[in-house]
Amino acid sequence: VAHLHKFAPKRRTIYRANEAYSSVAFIRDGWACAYIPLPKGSRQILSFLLPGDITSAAAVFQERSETSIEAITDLHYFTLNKAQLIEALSANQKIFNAFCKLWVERKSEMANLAADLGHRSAEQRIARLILALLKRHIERDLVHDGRFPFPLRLRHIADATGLTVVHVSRVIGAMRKLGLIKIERRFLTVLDLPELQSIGNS
Amino acid sequence: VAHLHKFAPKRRTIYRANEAYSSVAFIRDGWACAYIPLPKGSRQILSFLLPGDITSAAAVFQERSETSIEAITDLHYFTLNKAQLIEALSANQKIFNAFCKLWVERKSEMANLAADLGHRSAEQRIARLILALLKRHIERDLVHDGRFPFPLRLRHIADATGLTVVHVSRVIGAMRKLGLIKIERRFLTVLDLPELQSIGNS
DNA sequence: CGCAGATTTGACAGCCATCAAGGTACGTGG
DNA sequence: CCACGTACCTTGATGGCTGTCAAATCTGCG
Repeated sequence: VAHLHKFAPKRRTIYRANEAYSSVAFIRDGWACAYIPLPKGSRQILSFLLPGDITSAAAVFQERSETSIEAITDLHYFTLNKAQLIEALSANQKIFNAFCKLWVERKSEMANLAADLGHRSAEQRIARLILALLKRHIERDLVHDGRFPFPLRLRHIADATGLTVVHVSRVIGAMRKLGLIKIERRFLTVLDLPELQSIGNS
Repeated sequence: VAHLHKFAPKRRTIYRANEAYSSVAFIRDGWACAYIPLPKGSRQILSFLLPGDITSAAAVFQERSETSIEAITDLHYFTLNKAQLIEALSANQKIFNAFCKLWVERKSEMANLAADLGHRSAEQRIARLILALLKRHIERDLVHDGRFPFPLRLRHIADATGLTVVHVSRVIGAMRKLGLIKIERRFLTVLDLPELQSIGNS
């Protein structure tokens, strides 16, 4: 399969909601996010995309997506156009199944996001976001002593949790003062995992 | 295909989250809802299921679902077990495609739900819920003079919008007083569609 | 009629948004 | 190396939306 390598600087939008799209992107390096644009210029971030992730598993069955994709850091990725993707899926049953699994996972993540936004406090939402990112980095074996890459700005956390930047700053500040986490030089360290989990799971 | 007809009285749970499930239900008559149970006894309703709807399009690829299904009204439905479903899907490409389309739709509904819960006011969320139900009933040709079946209790609206019953009561009450809607004998009438849309779309 | 569940209303409190100002980090060009 | 601009972060003051608690009324049903 021909790989089309691409690059986008941080803050660049690589897919725009409601425009026809004919390709799917695989992240090679850097972070991106998928979000729904909302009136008044705000947005709801639905998921963060890490190296190895795919932008949209649903591409095969929809003309256009209602989500935009934006680079958070400088981003290296490559794309498959829809025809190539369909070919790959029909050629190999295993790939097809993996794709469907991924799809189900995404849906279930989204459901949990809705539950979080509807029923949890700011502190809980932020704790759960951090814990989810920690878990994904543990799976990739990228965590050492609770420390992992964290290029998110408060703006991203705010857009993902449905809060304002100001309030995110307060909550993160409080977590820092309580010795739960530490953020420095684009890395986050979880200092008190049990307490963070207890906040998130209540 | 053998149809296994079933009945559940209102308020009965027909699928329980995190239990293995081997069948998928098609609603024949009545309303149900899919929800995520949360600690402290609350829940997030993800979708309302109307006659013709299917409980879960993802059944084929997951052992257990994290959502429960509960009858809102007395409910008539039938089930296909997983083997039957897989057979039907592989036998007919059209059915398979329809299923995938449905799947994508569900995911996109969920994404919009997350956006609503994260970024919209109580009034907007409730207006949008009513408008979404209106739209689904228009598609089924079940709306006459803006009036359609509405068996939801305030509790359901509250659980779907992430609000409390008390607050839902206030907002619905205000909408009634403003002449936007009317609810009586399990039917809802939209009296001022443009205004309701303008509230929902801001 | 009586009871359980549902709805409505009032009083009050708390969480989070908004507005505003000042501080910090970082890249760019002189 | 320094000046400067832009984005980003922090902190305080204030207010509004929505939750919580409580009690009264209503509805449906046996």
